[in-house]
Amino acid sequence: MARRSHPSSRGRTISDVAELAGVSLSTVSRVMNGSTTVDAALAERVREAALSLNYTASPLARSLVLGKTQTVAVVVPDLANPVFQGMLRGLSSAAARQNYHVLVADSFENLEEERVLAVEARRRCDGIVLCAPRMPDEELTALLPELAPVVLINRDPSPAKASTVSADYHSGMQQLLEHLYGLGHRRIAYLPGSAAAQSNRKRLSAISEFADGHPDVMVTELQGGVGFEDGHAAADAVAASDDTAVLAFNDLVAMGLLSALSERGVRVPEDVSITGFDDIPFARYTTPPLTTASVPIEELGRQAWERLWALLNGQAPAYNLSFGPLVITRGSSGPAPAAA
Amino acid sequence: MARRSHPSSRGRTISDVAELAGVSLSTVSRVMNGSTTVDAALAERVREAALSLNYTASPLARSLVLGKTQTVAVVVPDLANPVFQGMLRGLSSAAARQNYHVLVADSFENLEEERVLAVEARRRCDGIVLCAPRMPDEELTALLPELAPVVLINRDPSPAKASTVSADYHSGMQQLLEHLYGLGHRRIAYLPGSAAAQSNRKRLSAISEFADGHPDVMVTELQGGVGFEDGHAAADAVAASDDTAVLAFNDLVAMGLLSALSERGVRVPEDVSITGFDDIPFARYTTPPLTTASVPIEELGRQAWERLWALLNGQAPAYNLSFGPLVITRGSSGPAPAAA
DNA sequence: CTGTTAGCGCGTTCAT
DNA sequence: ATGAACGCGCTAACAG
Repeated sequence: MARRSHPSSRGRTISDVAELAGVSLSTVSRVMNGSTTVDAALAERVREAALSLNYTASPLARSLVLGKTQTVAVVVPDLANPVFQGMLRGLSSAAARQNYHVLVADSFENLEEERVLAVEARRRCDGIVLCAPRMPDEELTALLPELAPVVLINRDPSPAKASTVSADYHSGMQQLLEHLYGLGHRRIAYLPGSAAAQSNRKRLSAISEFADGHPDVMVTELQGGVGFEDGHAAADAVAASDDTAVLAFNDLVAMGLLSALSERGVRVPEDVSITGFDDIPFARYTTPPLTTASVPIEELGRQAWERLWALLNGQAPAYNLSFGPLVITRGSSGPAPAAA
Repeated sequence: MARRSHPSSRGRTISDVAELAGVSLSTVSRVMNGSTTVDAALAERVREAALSLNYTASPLARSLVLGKTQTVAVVVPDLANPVFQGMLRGLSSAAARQNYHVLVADSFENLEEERVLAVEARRRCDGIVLCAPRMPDEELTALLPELAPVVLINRDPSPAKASTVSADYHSGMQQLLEHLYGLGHRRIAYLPGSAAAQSNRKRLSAISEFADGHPDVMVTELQGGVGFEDGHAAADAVAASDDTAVLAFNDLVAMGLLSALSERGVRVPEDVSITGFDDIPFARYTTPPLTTASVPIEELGRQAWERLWALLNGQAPAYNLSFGPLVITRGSSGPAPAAA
């Protein structure tokens, strides 16, 4: 009798309900979608039937006919990075509030795959949030029409006129430099991130700008990276230099450096000051707590969702958004030590 | 002429391709799906047409007719927790390798919503990985048939016969206790997690078991929690007690405690030893580095995927898996100080 | 080997 | 207010 042996209620279709309630498919559809033009008694019968069959309309079929999936894609370069985790979290929470689902794709920094990954993810969704800091401008621009509606994170809106949400890395770095300068630091090391990343270029431009305006300070670029290990590995170079402060590309690098320095008995901030970037949740719990340029990571995700949502509803694109980081002064930065 | 004003190639259907290539829909379908029973010349024409139209079959339509979405859902209680992040990462990477997509849902520890969240997510996918440490056994058991195929993470397989992958928190805690005991600690504090979580109950049972076997040690339960702040807040109680070691529920709590203790000038491990749990990536970069019970977090995700994949392919459920944590001894634990 | 037909499960015109 | 018929885009029987 039963079409399936499963005890579960899955596989029930709209016509099962229609049959049980003794009405037509359309009536069931109307009731399920809250159409008011249905006789109250009939509607009740349908609801009961649906309930007893534990019926819910197939999202798949609805998606196909309605032309919308109630799902958005998020592509990030590295899910292991707290910044993207926070972004995803903010986005996912905001989307969920409006009954949207989130398809997540980690490109694992794989530049070649990133493009097809994004396109594939996008095809199963209504829109996409793309976080691809290292994708070349031209490639991105070419990709954009295929992805629309799309919101970019941490990319200049310049090349293509796309909706973007970003953090102002230039401003953040500038403030960090001023902070260190104010503490008397004149010899500063910078641990750069990936050369291809826009956010690194922004930091660099802030540095050279600052250096131009302050002939008395000297900023040296050391070997950097984006993770703990990179910061850890930079410790020797830092210790060997006569820099009194180091700007790490991000909090992860700063934490790795902090840890390695502590192992070597180098005191922070007495011997050397260290600053991070992003203000990930861990930053305030390091020893000493990390001075950093705070970026509203989750808010970035939320705003990306807001913009995507507007796009999905055919609204005019909102103004692009850029958050100016806030320097949070904690224990890892202090007055420059007197010259040796 | 064009049906849409969009310059994009989206909206192209299989019949557009068929028309352009001068063949029927089925032929296009066959070519796109790599059926070998198609004339080489025709196939080439179809491929060209598809390429020139930038055509790709709609995943939605395929899903509907094939009865599979190539997508799996992952439900976690808190995306901000590095443990679930790692799990998601391992899972997502493994799934991606087999061309599966991942729909992620964060329940934000909301017990009421968790159930509907899981069901809704599941309906858009082929299967689901459920990470719901606090959901009551009965509720979970009732939910299971509706979710199948499903893989559970960190749940006892006992109540329902479901596929599970987990870490052995009992064993981990036991090893941690032995580690501390070997170091001479006899008064130990435990900072518990959520009382409802199975992983907390496992730790507790390991503790009472150990206490039973070692009348000379005394384990006291203090106010705990699951995040930084909770560990941070526990510092006063820890400092006020005469315990020489503290077992934090997880690494996050341990880090919060470490940080607060350091602020108070309490030395770790000279004055008090601290252990975490999970071995999140940050654990080795704290000051001092954290002794912890290491759980192969990403591997947990990978294995969950393997099991789900087997289920999806109708294979017999694999043996359930439990990883025995490994104690990683780092700087935060040391010999018990001589009694005051 | 190819084309025609019938669904997948649903929403939505059309008539009634 | 309700039902019949069509179509969303595609795959898989079935014919030829």
